[in-house]
Amino acid sequence: MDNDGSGKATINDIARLAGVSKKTVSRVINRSALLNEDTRQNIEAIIRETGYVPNPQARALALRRNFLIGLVHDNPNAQMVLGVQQGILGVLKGTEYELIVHPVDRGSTTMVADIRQFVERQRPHGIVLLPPISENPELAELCRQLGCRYVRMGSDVLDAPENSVASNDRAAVHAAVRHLVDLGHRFIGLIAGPEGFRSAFERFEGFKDAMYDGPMHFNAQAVERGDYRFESGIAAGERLLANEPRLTAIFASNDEMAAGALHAAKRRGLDVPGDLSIVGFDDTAIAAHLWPPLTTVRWPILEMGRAAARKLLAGTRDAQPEAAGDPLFLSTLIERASVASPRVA
Amino acid sequence: MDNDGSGKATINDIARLAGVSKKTVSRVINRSALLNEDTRQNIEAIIRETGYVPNPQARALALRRNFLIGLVHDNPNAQMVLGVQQGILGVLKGTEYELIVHPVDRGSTTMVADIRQFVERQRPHGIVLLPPISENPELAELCRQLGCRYVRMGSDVLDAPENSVASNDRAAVHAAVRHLVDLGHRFIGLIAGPEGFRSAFERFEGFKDAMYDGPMHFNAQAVERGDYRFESGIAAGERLLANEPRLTAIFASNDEMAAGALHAAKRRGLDVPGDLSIVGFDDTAIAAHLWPPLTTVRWPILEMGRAAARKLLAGTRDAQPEAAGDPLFLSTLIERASVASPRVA
DNA sequence: TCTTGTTCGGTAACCGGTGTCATAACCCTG
DNA sequence: CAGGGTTATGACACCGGTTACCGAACAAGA
Repeated sequence: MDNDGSGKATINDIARLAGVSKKTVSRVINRSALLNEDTRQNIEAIIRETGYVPNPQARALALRRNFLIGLVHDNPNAQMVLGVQQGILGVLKGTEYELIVHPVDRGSTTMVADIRQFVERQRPHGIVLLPPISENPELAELCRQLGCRYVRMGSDVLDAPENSVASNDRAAVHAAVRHLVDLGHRFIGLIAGPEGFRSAFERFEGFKDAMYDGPMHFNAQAVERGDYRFESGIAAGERLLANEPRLTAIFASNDEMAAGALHAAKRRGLDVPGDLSIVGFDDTAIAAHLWPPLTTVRWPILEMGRAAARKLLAGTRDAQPEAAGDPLFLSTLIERASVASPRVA
Repeated sequence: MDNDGSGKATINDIARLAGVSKKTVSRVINRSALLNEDTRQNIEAIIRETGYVPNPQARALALRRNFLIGLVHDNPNAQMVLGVQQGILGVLKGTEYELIVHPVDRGSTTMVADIRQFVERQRPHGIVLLPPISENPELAELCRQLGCRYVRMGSDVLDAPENSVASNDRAAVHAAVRHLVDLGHRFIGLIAGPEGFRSAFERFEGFKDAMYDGPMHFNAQAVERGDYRFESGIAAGERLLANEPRLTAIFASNDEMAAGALHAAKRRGLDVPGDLSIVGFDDTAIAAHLWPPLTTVRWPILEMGRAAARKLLAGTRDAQPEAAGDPLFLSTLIERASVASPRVA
């Protein structure tokens, strides 16, 4: 008597009701091919009637593998984490998988050990690694060792296609800055992201690419570094505007710093976009809410989250099409009101 | 031979190494009282040496209870979800618990069934319910039935203290609007939240409380309803400004709508705060990034998340102090630059 | 010395699934 | 109809813990 009335039905209950062994029920659950069609239908009917659902804990124990997708990150960009999360959850909805969120301390010395313990203990089906830790090759090696699927997200393809989801930051920044040049801007400042971040590097390179295209040259004087935070954007914006009065446009490596630059401009009494055009990157919630609404590069975070989840589910019974698709997702320029042609001098 | 070298140590390995039965090791893990101090120390030493960690899947199966905290919500407010999540994760860090995020479809007819299935299958240690579904008494009943701990978050205390974490929205709005009145504002508009939301109701009541305090009266003409989204804030702001030119201040029931009102004001060429003061609610990321930075009511989301996690962990070996504390968390007015005294007429 | 009680630790079954291997029933072939 | 190859199903151990229950060792009381 496994079912005491209050508890849920177990595989034993189903087996008894169907007059078969639990192994046969197990075969039905796992869609085994070697099964008589009548038996299958009979058992499926009973499963439907009783509303039986296999116990994930028992399965996890027997299979040494859990039906969880881990989201592992040390990313301080809340918007990004949330976007990825929403993308993953959208794919997981309706499957037997659940999402488990495991943040680790940025730059902690125990970071690798922490993630190792997480994977060893939870034995998730797979994990999604967000930048910047996704750039750490040690973690990919760790996953391979532990036999855990993984997907590394980044501003560039970091691994084999089935383990990668990436955006083309460099090309996107290139296009965004060219857009400024095409409008007539010749003195364009850059607020770069912090060193050590791949995304900051890629965006910096994209900026340089655009400058080297001409007609003007790359001017290291018009570059200030921030740490991706709002306050650093204000400071960098102020330095930029103080050092180079001829500046008619600023590209900031993320929206928060762009918002900071906007504040710096307003404090100096500049009109945006009349006196100064500003372009951000990420298209987070703040971009659309600023005044003027911020022209920015939209990073398809949601789609990337979805793609990551699909890649992890590839080969399972919950697999979805296009799972093996291209790891590269294109960022696009979202034109709002913070950019205009420079005033004729 | 349980340990094949690549795999992790199991309770059997520890038992063999210590020369005791696995039950004795289990007693050490579970801090059983009836244990010889020497035995305990010996086993603990071996556990430390081998780095043994009990397998959560096996424990979950035997205990019929998982070491997971579920975050269940149908909340479209990303900032809020993320804040709560961060609070919970902060408390969970270093414990054996992990966070599992389970969103459900807003207003879906299968919502209760979905949550029931989630709880029955995962058997989480406890779940945190976010508004607006937290306001549904059916879910609390469901949790009690299934023997799952729960905490309901809300704009008001919704349940017994150990199952509640709440903010005092009504009083906070009252104070914020009084602040406007004290500065001399007499014509204050309200952008209310959508009907059916407890938070919208509480904030509306707080607004009315402040108006009835005098010296002016509550004017239903100066109330527009939004749906908590940016665009609805623009629309409501425009209606308000068109209908009542004497308006010198607007209180919006959340920051997104306040940002919308700010846009509406700028479109009409109004100076904020010179011509119009604006106050928001939530203190999300956008509030500080707007120009001018938005005066708003800070809802202590992070602290509330922490409190919820602590309440769920109360009574476990990972329990933390103040777990049983007061369910009420005070919201406070954050004064920034979007509010000033009205110009003398 | 013989109970009696307490403390400590072991044995076996169990949680609810899965893998391996055996076996019965069936079909076809010669 | 014996022999051999499939196909469908079952028996049983196992995953790594926990609980129920039982027994040994030892101290104290009769």
